[in-house]
Amino acid sequence: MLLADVVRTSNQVSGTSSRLSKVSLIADLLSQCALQVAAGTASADDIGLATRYLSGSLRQRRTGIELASLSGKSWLSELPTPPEAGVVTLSELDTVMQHASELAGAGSSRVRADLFLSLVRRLTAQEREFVGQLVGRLRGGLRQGALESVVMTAVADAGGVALVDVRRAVAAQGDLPGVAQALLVDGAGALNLFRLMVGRGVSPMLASSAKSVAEALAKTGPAGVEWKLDGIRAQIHKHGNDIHVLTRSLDDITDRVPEVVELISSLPVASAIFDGELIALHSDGRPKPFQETGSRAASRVDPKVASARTPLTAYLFDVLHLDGTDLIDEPGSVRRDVLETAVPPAHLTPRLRVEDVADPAQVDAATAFAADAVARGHEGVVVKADDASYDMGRRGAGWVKVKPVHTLDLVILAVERGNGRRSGWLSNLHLGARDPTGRFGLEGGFVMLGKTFKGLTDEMLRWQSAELPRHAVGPTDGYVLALRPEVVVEIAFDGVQTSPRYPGGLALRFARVVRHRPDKTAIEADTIELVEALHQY
DNA sequence: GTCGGGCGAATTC
DNA sequence: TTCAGACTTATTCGG
DNA sequence: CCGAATAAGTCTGAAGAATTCGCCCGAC
Repeated sequence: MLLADVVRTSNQVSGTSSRLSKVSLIADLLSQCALQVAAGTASADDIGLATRYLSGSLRQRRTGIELASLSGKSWLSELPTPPEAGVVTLSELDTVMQHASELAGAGSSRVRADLFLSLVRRLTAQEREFVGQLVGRLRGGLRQGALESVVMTAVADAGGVALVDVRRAVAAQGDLPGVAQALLVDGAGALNLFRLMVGRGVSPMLASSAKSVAEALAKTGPAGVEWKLDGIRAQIHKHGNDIHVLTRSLDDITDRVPEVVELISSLPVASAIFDGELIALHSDGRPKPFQETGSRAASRVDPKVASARTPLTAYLFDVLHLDGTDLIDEPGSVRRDVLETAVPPAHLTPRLRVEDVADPAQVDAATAFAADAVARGHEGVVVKADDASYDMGRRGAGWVKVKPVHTLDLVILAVERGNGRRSGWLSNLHLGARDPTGRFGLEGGFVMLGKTFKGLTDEMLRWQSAELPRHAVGPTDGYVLALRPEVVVEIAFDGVQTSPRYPGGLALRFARVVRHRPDKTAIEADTIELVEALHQY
């Protein structure tokens, strides 16, 4: 299969806004590819490669090709298009990409660039643009409007099977190109081979969100209400003594968390897949700031030293497989029962059962349970429906998270111009709290606490794009527009964290705009002292 | 030739 | 991680 | 019973803070 065919389809996909059309374009290409494979004019690998290179979410990892040094001279358009252009095959492209990946960090950039250029010289202008974006150093990656779910739908169509079957296969083994290839070469039966396997990462189930416990329970029906811990999601596989700890994106961090491995190896089970959360706790059981937990998960050096200094506690909340039995299709209540037979209570997330959501007393109890979790320093709760199966990789209605929200009135210190859909509008706001005593600068000044662009409707974007320039001060650098501290916004956020970047030593977590407050003046904005009071240790 | 700073990428939330 | 908006799919309603 | 209106669910693309690590480059 030629690269040109993939590029053409990619461009057609970019040119259409209808999801349905995108799907059929991609499905057509894949079907065509399958026919070529059957006829022997293409290799089976081409199906996987086509799927991979069509998926807009694909990010070429560390290609080691220094496009930055080449792109300054608009090299893409300057290269002549050779007469034999348009005949490069997908596997040729993939070979060069892989080669470049392997060389990343091991050879001079000159050699790597030459390798890449020798391929690029044989491409048409369109192919060059595609490949340039693919490598990702030019203008923020490949934007073709066909993310994985679109490609997945196309794969299902081309293979003549239901989308859920493809999704299930991909979720079980996390590899859409591999599934596509098996389906289109070997037929629908091949999907059965992509099953849950201990040791192979599974896309974790995600939670939707609700404003209150009552609202969450209304969605779930009878449920378990569990503490939501502010740690790192962990999927833990045990096969005898072979233990693997995976993150949310299925990155293997086993070597970084020896204490977790030790805990799991002590459990009296032969094989299992658990889902849970890892978190650093103070000796009194209160959680440490997320930064400490996060740094444990990110740090690769001296795991022994790190685990001694900041041990992580594992709290398990689900089990997908236990001793030969797959449990993903079992209802949540059954999985929880199984989990409790395998894991001691100290390593289970605290939980309250709600049998009858129509009973106000039970709803009140659940609300109080959530308030208690927050009082103990945790994030909130996740309400899990008794009858919810483990929907791999999906953000289903079966799990609903509830977190308390704080709000502050802050002052807009500056605003940034928007990009993409928001180009032409003023979007990202720099937020400051009032500093009446001048501890962080001049008296009556303001302390920056972070930025946000979230929560703005188109109407709000219009309003602030018209209003904010009236408060502009001094020259701009073209991107950030500095403002006199006059406009107040109401900001919602999840919490306050320590910051090495901002002058007050504090930053807001997940700040979003609730509404503009033209009725308020800057002197009525909240103070840095109030923010400090919200900072929990 | 080695050390450290700067910066970007990738990852968590 | 959050959020809004565009879109798709499922359900209900009216003639 | 069918099509239209409505509700619910999904996907995309805006970008946040903090962290660690790898790579490049300049100073010594």
